[in-house]
Amino acid sequence: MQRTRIRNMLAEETGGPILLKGWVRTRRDAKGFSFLEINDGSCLANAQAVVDHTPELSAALEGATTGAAVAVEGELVASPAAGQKWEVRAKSILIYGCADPETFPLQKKRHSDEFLRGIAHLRPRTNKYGAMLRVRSEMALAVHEFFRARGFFYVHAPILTGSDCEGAGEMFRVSNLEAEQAARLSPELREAAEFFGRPAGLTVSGQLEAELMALALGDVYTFGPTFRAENSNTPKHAAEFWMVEPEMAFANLADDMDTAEALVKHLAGHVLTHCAEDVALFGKYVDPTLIPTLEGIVAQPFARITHAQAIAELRASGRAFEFPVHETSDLQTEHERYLCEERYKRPVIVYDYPKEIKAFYMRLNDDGKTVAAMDLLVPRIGELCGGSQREERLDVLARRMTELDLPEEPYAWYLDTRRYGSAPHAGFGMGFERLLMLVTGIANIRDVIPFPRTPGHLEF
RNA sequence: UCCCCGGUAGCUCAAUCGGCAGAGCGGGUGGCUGUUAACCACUAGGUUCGCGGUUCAAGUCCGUGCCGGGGAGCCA
Repeated sequence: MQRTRIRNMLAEETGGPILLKGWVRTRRDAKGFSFLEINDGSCLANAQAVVDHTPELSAALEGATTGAAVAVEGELVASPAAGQKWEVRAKSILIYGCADPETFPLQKKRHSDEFLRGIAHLRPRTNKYGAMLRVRSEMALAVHEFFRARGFFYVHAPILTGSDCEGAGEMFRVSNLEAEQAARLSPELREAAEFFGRPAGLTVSGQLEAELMALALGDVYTFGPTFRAENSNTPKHAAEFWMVEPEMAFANLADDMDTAEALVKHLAGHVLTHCAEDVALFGKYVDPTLIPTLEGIVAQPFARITHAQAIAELRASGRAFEFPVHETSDLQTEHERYLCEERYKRPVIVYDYPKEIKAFYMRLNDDGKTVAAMDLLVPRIGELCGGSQREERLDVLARRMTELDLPEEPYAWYLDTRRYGSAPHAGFGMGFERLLMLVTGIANIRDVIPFPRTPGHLEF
């Protein structure tokens, strides 16, 4: 007999013979029979099995403790009690794998996120992390759905790279040499001995490569792992994370902002309609403001203000910020939160930043002082997307690189795109885990990725 | 990397001014005719993070190390 997934069982119209396979969440014993709650990961809900204390079933029940993997074969019948539509009257139970109740760390109670991080190999079996993983999968598909519907092509940027994208972050070095062996070599010999014949690293961004492909395919996006060796110890930074990076030819900053806003709206709407049960769990136990926040994101246009306007707003607020507001400085976390959570109470896109605080490839505005950059800020998290119109004018780009003391040689291929058939284009990066924090209400990035990598942590 | 806070039973936490180490949950045993984080009774369970110091006496005070969390910076 084929097993039925609990998600499908719940949608059954009629009862009948059924086989469930999953993990025991809890067992409640009464005189003469027991209730066994089973979860198979297909959805948040458990299936309730009613198990009479016959000699054979009693023997099997001994091993059916919290955490055990089991198969339950029986009859799907309407449940006489409130709480569930269906239940399974068990005829036979098979224990695939026991879970010693003395040592199995997951209990029938809520655990702290901190404790669960220490058992990241088992936490997917909890309601909260199971829900997070289902939402994560659904959101990844929704990203593809969004871009596909708009004619974007999904491109794969390399993960191993020989170029440091202008220091979007510190790179992890990649080498096949033994550390002691490498240390004995002179720099020249070492370079020659390296697998690639040159220093290599893990990508900090697929942007430069995405630009090249946008200038051929029109509209493209990358969606892959990204690595930053920054010693950041915060709830919104990880050393390994996933990033979505669209890049659009013949697009300006306004198009860029439109796309970012549409993407975030699409994803917020998608999670509400396609992950309703899991979102309800997050709304109930993780963040009571979650569902209204997501509904607001879908319904209201985002605020759009220039960096200069943002500075003016902050000054007009009369707030005593810990960090003073300055025309040529970036917004501090407290400034972002004020704008998003208090002044506008919705996502805010800040654009036209002073060129001093932004990267070399961002397009210089006609004022000669600002660049066509934008950050999409969301409540609680801060920067969700960061992007810009790219500098497509070879002479301006070269001048900016000189100003910033960047050597042209390593970027020759990048500059070539401005030499041959250059075109206006724009793009942005969206941190996928930050998006998940937004749509689940989960407050720490370490809890929206299965196995978080942060400074000092490479477990599992 | 800087600042702040914390580390006590398997988990979440309490322990007054330095004075006998505690609760709830979880586990075990027994009970209960339909439970829903079941319920009731009983029970086991401790290097109070490590090291050093002060004291008649340290979970509590001091020093130091390790680990964790929050805030900041860097950013997505």
